[in-house]
Amino acid sequence: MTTTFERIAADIGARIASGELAPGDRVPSTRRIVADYGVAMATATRALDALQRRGLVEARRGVGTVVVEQPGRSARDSLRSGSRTAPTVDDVVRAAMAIADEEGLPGLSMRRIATDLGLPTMSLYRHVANRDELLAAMLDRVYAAHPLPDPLPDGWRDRAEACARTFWTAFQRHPWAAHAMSITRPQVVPHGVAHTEAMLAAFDRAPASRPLDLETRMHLAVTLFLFVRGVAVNIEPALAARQDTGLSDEDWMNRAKPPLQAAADPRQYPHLARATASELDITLDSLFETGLARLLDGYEVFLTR
Amino acid sequence: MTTTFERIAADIGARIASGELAPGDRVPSTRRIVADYGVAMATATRALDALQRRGLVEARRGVGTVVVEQPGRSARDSLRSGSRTAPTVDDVVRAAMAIADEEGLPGLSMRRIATDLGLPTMSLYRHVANRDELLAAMLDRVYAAHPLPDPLPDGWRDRAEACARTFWTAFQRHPWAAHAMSITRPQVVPHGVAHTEAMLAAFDRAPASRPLDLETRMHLAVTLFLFVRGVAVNIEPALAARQDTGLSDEDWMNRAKPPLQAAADPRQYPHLARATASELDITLDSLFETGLARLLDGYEVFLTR
DNA sequence: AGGGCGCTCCGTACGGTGTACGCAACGGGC
DNA sequence: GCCCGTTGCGTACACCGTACGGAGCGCCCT
Repeated sequence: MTTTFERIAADIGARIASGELAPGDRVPSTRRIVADYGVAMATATRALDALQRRGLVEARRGVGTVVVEQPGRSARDSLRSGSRTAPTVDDVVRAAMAIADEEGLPGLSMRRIATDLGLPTMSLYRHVANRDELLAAMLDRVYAAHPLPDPLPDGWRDRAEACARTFWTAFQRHPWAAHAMSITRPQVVPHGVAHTEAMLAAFDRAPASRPLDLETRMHLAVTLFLFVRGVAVNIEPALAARQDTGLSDEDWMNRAKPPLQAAADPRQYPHLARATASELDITLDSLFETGLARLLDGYEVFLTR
Repeated sequence: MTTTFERIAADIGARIASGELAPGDRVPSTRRIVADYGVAMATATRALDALQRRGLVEARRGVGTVVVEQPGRSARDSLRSGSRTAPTVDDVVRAAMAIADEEGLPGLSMRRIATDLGLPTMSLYRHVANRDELLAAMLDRVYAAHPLPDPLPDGWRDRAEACARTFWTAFQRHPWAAHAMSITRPQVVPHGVAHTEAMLAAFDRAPASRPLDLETRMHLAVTLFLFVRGVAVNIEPALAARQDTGLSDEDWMNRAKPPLQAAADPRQYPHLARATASELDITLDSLFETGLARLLDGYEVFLTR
């Protein structure tokens, strides 16, 4: 989808590229654009803004917007994000986290955040570009609130375990975080960098008979992370379901059991039948614990073999 | 939230419970309810329907709805679901799967399915109760399309691995399935029962020095499943992002790299810096392979210890 | 001093979602 | 021929993210 302001920006950008507008020339002013394209001030502003971000033009207050000398180098960017970041981004992010912690990601909407803060909905967009950026900022706070233990333990195994446990407690406190993270498209989350580094570094200390190449170490680190997250993504749905059915897990189990037992014909499915029949103490936490222990055992076999 | 028809059903249900309406009595007809409560036919029908499902009343064509002799036993239920299931549920589910396979769960909407089938949106609700039930039906088809290998291998390890691989190929073909599954609130999915059973059964054959209790075996089975799913949930986002940015993974990596490298100060984060600097061959598939091998190694240590 | 400029602020509105409910027509039993 | 339960679809609601509109502010140059 190309939006109106993107079209206008592309238009003017082409005129700069063609040489019709030379360095030092003033590009059409916001009001000029308003008249020419039949759009609103804000839209025109946004178009010029886009050109600025690309470093093609430079805004001069009270004067106009001019084509820059050599494209690509612009001090504006940091300035802008600086002034944007200053006042209340933190309030917004904090409010969003409070909602997400309580009601999960499905309950988190821009309108809801705004209501909680007593602000108009659209005013949030002065502080965050969009929902995804907000989520990234929330993740950043999670990382910041759950730093790694400072002197990390010494051996590779203790180190890896410490990293995994840090993630786990973070996910327990903020179940939505597991969902919000993406491996395949890593967001750049400042406070998360240290965690990634520590995970990677853990396997440097491995007592391998042969040296481990970077690729192998990456595999071990990422796999461990994926496991932790894989267990953690189940926390949020459990909470959500508990909340909007008003049933505790136990109540729910009791209600869900009859059809499950009905499906589990003891003749055809003996193990399942026995499993549903007995009261088992299986929680996400106990699953995390067994999985972590087994996985690291497996790493040990691999590393010392 | 209690809907209108639920309120009416509760109302009449109370009158039956109180004895005001005795077995054999006719409860208010649909049109009576329409008049009394000021609602539409369909709403009244739905209220009576709810009472039927609970087995409190029985509908007699051309006569009316009467209170049943002994509550709880009603042949209606199977009849109804039978007639509902007959015509085109399968078409709906198949169409939904085609969309989900192609565009992921976010692209799957009731309107979209209806459009593809050339049907009015609301007509879908004759075949499935709601979106969640549709998802369960889709999952069922996935299980059905990916049965376990028929003579399962003999040893516990080969068996567990076979199960894990079956899940993995299913997830690769239908990435959305990983998201749609829930452990904490297991849906009853007919064709999935066999998979669950096989997973549990695998650890029966373990050559444990001491006998394994059911709880431990459950932990091993569920943890393995959680790992596979934990890796698989990443497939869909990767596909979705590739689709709506139009970038291949490689293109995207190239675009994402500069800011990542900028964040990875080699002095502070040497491993991360080296990782981002080199071309690594890490795919979800390779992560699955290492993880599976390591985890089962870990199981082996645990089981033979 | 005044006019033009970039810019900030927030409100309105669009295109999407799932699905509750309304309305009209159908066919069977009395 | 009446009243019954039933079917089939359309309309409308409450929600979502956010693009765009329009008014007003304060800076800068002439």
